[in-house]
Amino acid sequence: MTNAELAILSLIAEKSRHGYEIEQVIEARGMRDWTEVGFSSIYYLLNKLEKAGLIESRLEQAEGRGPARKVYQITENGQEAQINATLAALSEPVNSYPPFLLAMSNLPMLPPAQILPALNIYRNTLTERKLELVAKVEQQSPMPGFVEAMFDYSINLIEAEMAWIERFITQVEAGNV
Amino acid sequence: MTNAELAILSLIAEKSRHGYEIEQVIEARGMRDWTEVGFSSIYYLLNKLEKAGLIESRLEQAEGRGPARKVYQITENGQEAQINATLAALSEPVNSYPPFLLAMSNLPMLPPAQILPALNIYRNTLTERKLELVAKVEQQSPMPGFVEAMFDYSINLIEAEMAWIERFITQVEAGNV
DNA sequence: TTATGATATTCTAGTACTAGAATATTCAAA
DNA sequence: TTTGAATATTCTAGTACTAGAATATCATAA
Repeated sequence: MTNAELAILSLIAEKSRHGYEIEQVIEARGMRDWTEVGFSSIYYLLNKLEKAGLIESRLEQAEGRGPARKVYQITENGQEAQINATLAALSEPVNSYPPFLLAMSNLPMLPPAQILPALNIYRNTLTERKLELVAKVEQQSPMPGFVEAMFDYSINLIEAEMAWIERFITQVEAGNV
Repeated sequence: MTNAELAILSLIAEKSRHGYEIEQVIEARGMRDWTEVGFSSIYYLLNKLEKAGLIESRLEQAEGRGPARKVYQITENGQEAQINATLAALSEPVNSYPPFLLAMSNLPMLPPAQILPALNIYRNTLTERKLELVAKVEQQSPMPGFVEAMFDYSINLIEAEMAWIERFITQVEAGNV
């Protein structure tokens, strides 16, 4: 199962929902920090999950204004699939291929005068991103342990990258590349 | 420019090459550690880069056996594009969305007895991957500074993830999730 | 009563690969 | 001499989205 599929499936497992509602939940919870599901993909994914028999739908009248809603609920197969996909993701680190690493292999063709400003922007953006995450933690605190762990994970990885890039900038400045 | 495109473009910038040769270089250098370009994608990407005017081709007779080769060389536009893409990648950290983080949001529905074995496998795989990288560094040493920095980057991020997961496993064992 | 805005789904066309089969050329061994 | 291995490119069909426009419904305000 893809990341996007699991994201949608998990939201439906929590509670029966229709497409538009899913978009609102994703937005409201700031879930775009750890998933990449655009609005235009939600209906596509719902369709795919329904075809696979992991969710099923029924039509329901809207509560306020608007047309009838197609409300999805998880099936038994869906529940099993969700657990399997979750355990699989928890046990298999994925390789990531950041463009940054690929760009590094082109360093020899660039003068330090061009490299250094780029690396500084990278570092500053990283710093900002970390501050944003720290602010969210403080703002939403207290939060359940696993949510805090999620933020902690992201913050730790950013810090590690920051530490590395500080060292690397020093190295480039010293001309040791 | 996508990561895959930059990977191919950089190889051609280095030296004129044909498709089959590019595949061999990618394999020989272990470039699949930091790019994801499958064999079947190389010709597709070459075509795309040529249409964009970043590379151009000429037919050349094979040296040994086999049919004529379509040898590509970088154009002036291509060189400029390569520099721009490299500097862009060096200055913009990308958000990554590891399935692991998404799976974390499903933790409350799983008992620790199911979570812990999965996390242990994750940690062990991470450990192996780090050892493989360390072995490659030792084996290929001495290497140019920027190549060593690339390995160092990957190893550092893995170590940070390992440190985090050790802590998290302890936390789950203690029932604090 | 009309129109407007919020709610909600569907449709069309495109992007960026990717798997794998088909095809073609040439050398060298049986 | 034919056949097979190595070299090399092309083609077909599919996957997994994704952008954005089109369409539809209903309550409320003008």
